[in-house]
Amino acid sequence: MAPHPSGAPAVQVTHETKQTFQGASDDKVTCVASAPPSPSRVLGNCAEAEAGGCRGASRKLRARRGGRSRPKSELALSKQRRNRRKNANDRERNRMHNLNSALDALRGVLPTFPDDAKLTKIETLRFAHNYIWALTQTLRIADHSLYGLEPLVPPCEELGSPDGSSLGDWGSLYSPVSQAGSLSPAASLEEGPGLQAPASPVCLRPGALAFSDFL
DNA sequence: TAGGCCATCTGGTCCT
DNA sequence: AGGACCAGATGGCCTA
Repeated sequence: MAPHPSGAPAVQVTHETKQTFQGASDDKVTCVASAPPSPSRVLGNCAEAEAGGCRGASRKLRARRGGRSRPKSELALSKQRRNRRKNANDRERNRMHNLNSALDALRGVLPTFPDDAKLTKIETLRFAHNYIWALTQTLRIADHSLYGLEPLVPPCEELGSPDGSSLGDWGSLYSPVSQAGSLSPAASLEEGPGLQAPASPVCLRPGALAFSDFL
C-alpha cells in the first residue's frame, strides 16, 4: 500500500534528512513571482503605525521610511518576493520533513507490524491513539487486580505467556475508535470503555499485538 | 484507469 | 519584517 518515494523528485524523508535538508533543492523552486503581499499583513502594519498610538510617530515613521525604502525597481521588488517565497518554501519543506521524522519515530515505538507494510500517516496516528488507549486500559486493569477487585474483563482464552507471567492484565479490550473515529486522546481516555461498542474486541498480549487490531 | 498517498508549492493568518 | 503554522491545489507514483 505504501507508495514508494523512489520516483519522487524530492529527497526521501528519513531521520537523517531532517538535519541536512536545510537549503536542499533550492534551485528547484519554481515559484511564480507575482505573488501579492498579504493584505492583512500590510494592513495590520499600516494600521498599527498610522493609528498613531504615540504622538509624532507618523513623522518619525515617515522619516524612517524615507531613509530606508527608497524607491525600488520592479525588478528588485520581484526579486525580493521571489527570494522570500523561496525561503518560505524551504522552511515549509523542512517543517514537513521534521513532521515526517516525528511520524517515523512514532512508527518506531509502535508494536510490530509486517515489514513490508509501512503504516501511512493516518494509520500511524490511529494506531498510536488506540495503542495508548489500550495501554491505559491495561494499567486500569492492573490497578483493579492490585486492590483485589474482580478483573474488569475476562482474559482472552487463548492467551499464553512464554514466561508464565500473568496474562490477565492483557484482557480483552475494546478499541474506542473506529476508522472514522476521533483522534482526540482526551475523549477516549476520559470515557474509555464507556464509549459505544466498537466493531470488534481487541485481544491484547505483550509482544503479540496485531497492529491491524488498533487501526 | 481510478483512487490513495505523498511531497511540494502557495497564500493567508497569527505571532514575535 | 520575518518565521511558524495551516489548508488548498497540484502533480507524481503506486496499486487494485
